[in-house]
Amino acid sequence: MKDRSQPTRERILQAAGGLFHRDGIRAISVDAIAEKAGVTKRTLYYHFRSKDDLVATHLQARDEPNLALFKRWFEETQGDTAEKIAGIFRHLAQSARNAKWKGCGFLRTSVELINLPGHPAVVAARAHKKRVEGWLGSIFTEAGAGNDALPLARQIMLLLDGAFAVVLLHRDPSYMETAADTAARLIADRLSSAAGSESSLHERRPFADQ
Amino acid sequence: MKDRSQPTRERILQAAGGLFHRDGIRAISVDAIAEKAGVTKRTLYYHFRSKDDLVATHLQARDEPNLALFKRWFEETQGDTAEKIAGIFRHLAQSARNAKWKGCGFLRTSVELINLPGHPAVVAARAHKKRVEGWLGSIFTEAGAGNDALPLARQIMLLLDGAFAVVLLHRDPSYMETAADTAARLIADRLSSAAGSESSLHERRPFADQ
DNA sequence: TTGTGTATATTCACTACCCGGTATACATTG
DNA sequence: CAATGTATACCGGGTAGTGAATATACACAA
Repeated sequence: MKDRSQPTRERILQAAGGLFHRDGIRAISVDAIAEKAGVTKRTLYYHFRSKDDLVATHLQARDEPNLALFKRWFEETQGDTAEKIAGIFRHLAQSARNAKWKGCGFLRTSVELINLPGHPAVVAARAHKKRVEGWLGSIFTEAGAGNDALPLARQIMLLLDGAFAVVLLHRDPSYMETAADTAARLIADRLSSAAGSESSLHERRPFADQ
Repeated sequence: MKDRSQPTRERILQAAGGLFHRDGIRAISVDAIAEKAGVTKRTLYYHFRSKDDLVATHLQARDEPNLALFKRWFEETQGDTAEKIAGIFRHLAQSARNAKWKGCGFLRTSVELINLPGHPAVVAARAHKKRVEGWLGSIFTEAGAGNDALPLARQIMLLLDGAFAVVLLHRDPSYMETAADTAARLIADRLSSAAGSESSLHERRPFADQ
């Protein structure tokens, strides 16, 4: 089980990430993490001050790659801004079809640690979500949404986190497609009206629910 | 601390509800619940088979009153269907301004128990959310949304649960207002286009984001 | 080259505590 | 009596975290 190709600290972090994602933070003991990492608990405590420290470090490490993934999905999708954002949701829908998919780790962590409001992991989760929202805002600004860019980013965040929650609850990825369509429509309406009222205003977009 | 005006079982349930809501299920011990209820642990176990049973019973008991509250808020709000639904979100925004507000217990429970997918409390949470969605669907059907009623209900659920998640994460109730406006707009668009294209089609609704 | 010092990295064995749940006995009430 | 409800005291097991010793690696001096 032990894999010496990675430095110990990274192995621990990776083991923790997998277990936290699968079962949740409070359901996983540091003994379980140490065992999965092929390491004694004592060496885990050499690399991390506490379980809380491990949780926080884990979440901080996920910030960058998570945002990068969204950016990649955005760029890889063909079409206008609305379709490119919808592409993110559709990639998420694809992920959610995997039985091992367990929603958004940032959201879940902030729920699990709700009685510790200042916990560094919660702070990291908030920061991550704000970064995503900020990135969306810059996308819409570049697309010419003007003063609507920031409110629009907030709406997309509501749909994104709503879809994370609902899909996780019902284990039904089709809600992610509903979110994709809704997001695309909200964006298209804003961008077309910003560009001038002669454009493709309100050709009704059909629903693609299940 | 002991309040004999309520039967023991109800007192336990109420104590559990308060503590679960405040700190989360996994963070609360049955000792803490028993103490808050002014009862020994053994008495608690006389009335409930296990902690899991207590959690499930608690969530089942919240289903009815929660839906009733939404219905009341809907009926008490003046205006068309879109505004009445937005009224629910605005009441929620008001609740969220209280520091003790801790989001949606159904969502939170399903996150905390993610590693126990068949847990009766999770089943109850799913059922509750489906009941709310079904109620929304019937509202939109009555309002003449036709085939759009069910997809529209799904969209509102995305916004609702999204707002629960985002407001809880950032502790910023203004997202609930954004959700209110977004929901109203989605509903108004559907209902007006269903009623015929001559009506109040697309008077732009201003955003109320701070 | 050999010896010594020092910082890093790791292990085994352990503590102190808290958790869900229970055995048993006693009290109250119809 | 019989049913219901409550109390004291306890259990086995899991939890986060630690003490003390050891292994490894590299720096530098004799």
